[in-house]
Amino acid sequence: MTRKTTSGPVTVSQDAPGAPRAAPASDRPPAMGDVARLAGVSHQTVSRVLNDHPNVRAETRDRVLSAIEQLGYRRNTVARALVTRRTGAIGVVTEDSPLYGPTMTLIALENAARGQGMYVSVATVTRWDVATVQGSLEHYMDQGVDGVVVIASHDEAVRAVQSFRARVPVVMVGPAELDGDIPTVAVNQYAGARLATRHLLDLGHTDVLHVAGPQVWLDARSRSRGWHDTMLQAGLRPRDPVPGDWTASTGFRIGKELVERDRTGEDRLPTAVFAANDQLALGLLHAFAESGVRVPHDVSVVGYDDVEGAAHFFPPLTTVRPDFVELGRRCLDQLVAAMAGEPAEPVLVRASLAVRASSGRPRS
Amino acid sequence: MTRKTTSGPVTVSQDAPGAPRAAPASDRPPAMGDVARLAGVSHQTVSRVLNDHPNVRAETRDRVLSAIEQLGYRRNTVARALVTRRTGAIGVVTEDSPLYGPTMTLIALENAARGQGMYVSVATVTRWDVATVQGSLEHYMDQGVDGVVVIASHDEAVRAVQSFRARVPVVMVGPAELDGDIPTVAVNQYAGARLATRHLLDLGHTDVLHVAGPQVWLDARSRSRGWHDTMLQAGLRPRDPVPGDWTASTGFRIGKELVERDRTGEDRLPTAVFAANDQLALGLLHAFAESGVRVPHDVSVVGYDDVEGAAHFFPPLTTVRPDFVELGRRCLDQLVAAMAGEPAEPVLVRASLAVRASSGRPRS
DNA sequence: GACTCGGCTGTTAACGTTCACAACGCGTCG
DNA sequence: CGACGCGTTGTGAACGTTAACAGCCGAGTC
Repeated sequence: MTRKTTSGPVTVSQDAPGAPRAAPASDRPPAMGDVARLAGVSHQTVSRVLNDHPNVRAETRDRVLSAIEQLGYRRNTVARALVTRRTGAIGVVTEDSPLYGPTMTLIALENAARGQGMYVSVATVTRWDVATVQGSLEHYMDQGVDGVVVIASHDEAVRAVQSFRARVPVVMVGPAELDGDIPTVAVNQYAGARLATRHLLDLGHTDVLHVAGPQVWLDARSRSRGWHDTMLQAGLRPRDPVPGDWTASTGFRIGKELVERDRTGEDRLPTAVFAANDQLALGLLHAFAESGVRVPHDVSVVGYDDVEGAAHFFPPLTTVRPDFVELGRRCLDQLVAAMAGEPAEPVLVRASLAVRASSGRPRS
Repeated sequence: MTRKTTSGPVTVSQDAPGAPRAAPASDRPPAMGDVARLAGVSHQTVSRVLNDHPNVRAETRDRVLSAIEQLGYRRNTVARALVTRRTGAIGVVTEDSPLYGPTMTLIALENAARGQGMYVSVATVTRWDVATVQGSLEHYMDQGVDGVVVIASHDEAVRAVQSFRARVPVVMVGPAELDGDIPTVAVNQYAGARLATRHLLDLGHTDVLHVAGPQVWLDARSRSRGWHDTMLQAGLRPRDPVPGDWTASTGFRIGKELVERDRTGEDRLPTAVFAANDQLALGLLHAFAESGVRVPHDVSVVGYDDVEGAAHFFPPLTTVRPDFVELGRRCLDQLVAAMAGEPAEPVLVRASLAVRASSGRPRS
């Protein structure tokens, strides 16, 4: 096996010219065999030391360790992965754009993964169509990851994952629960939305308008439902939600329209708006400020996500704060459980409300 | 070779009794050998087909391809990496927090990498001290990445990278240029800062205050220098910059202090402020709005980064927009060049100015 | 017709680990 | 005193790919 060069004087490690060295041939980084030779043991013993196998004599272990030290040996993860069939990598599929939630989730997930000795490979996706998502999944199958996390509650992404036969566990972050045996981790969007709406109702509002996110996102739908149910249960008949996307520009446009319709008498300005995310809320704030509509005096605004800086919007934004760190952590838990073959219970992470200056009692 | 079990009934895994199958034993995914057997060639020929080796007869190639198709064979990247000593992975070290620039850079980098058939592994870091950074680098050495990108212009991070002997190329994103042979890619922070300051001067301002970023960041220092040099070259004597960090809270506090000192007569409010990033600017806007200081009527504000939503701050923020996509792309170029052993020229990416409503002519 | 050459293919040996098993030394027990 | 068990170590064979080399065959070439 291994080094044929062992024929000849064994293991003489000296730098003097002409003498055979224990150091590896050429520039190749040292391998187990090199360590073994230097320590005067077999490569298997080195392996045992590295893997904390109990049955190694203390003295042997020390000799191996010092040989490792001396050679600057590092275990070759690739070779190890080849035989164990585990790479320790988990693949994350996320969106191309710097959305706050996904980014935070990715970071938290990475931290959690590192805590478990795993590492994270990331692939971004511009659109969530089935072909693209499955392309990413294929990529990860080739890459030999131990598991995949898809950060998306987009309908089509869900379909893509559901119809993909993966050889490793796939966890979805976003959907609260899924048919099939796909483990999920999600922020409790519904509860968060109820929290926000309840807050406005408690302040005395009765006309709480909802500016919705794109309805192809489960997240957006849950938030809409949370708002809707809360209104109904309070005995209120809500206006139809205004459809939006996740951007500030759209929030701005909608804000302008609301003001304009109020001016023309077409529709009265609501006393409060619950926006599906902070960007929409930011756009609304901008439109209102520009039109001389005072927040919260004339209209209260509540957002969702508590993005960086939301505390310094003008006025500081009342918003729902999901616990992304917890989300990332639980996400890894789900993945690890799934890898161990345990059946998965959907996990919901709670969101809290950050009350700031953008919400207040209605005027009249 | 391989299967020693060939002695005795060969590999019998059969669906219909008696008929030997080309399918692999047990549940192991099919390997080259399985494809080879099905196509009636050697595994080496399969390898040749997969690697587009020229000397394969068309008919043979087709037979192999259809065998691959039939078995759903995928090449095992790990085994391949073991023998080629290249994993196709590049490691990215970035910060724990959802800073806009690094996030954008990461995304752009990932896209560029995928375009080259490489993929990106990410490790985050809470602090940039030498031990932590080198820990991440060690991690990537173990992981066998083909190269590493460190997204940080933090002084200590730079030192950490400089004093680390890596076996693969390491590119730093942030520093404009570095001693030693470490390739760099950076936004031209200095030019961007000059652009912003020049813009304010052109509007007629003479008292442009600079709210600086943390000076342990090269980025922050370059921006400060750009502002400072531009002021001097215009024959103006700038006030001392106000030290800040990257957060909106600090911007807010500073804004409040400025207003307060104006009120007490201790120091007049400047007619314009150049903030080292958009978060600081956001905090300033908040403080000014809250204090009744009108932007840009009483004071102009310019930021840096053009974060998501900057166009809908109130008022919309004039800011310097770095080309992060270009940054990510060039970053990969640097890495690829370094992997090919080519000497690296530092790369500077240009930044442009997004002029919006937060900057205007000075009042008097 | 022998010889060479180039296209095509197969054989064997790496790559650096872990796993399964065998072997050895030594104390204990029947 | 031999059998047994246990702690410790070594040996050989995987894992699935690419690299190096050798062999075969038909077409030119002299």
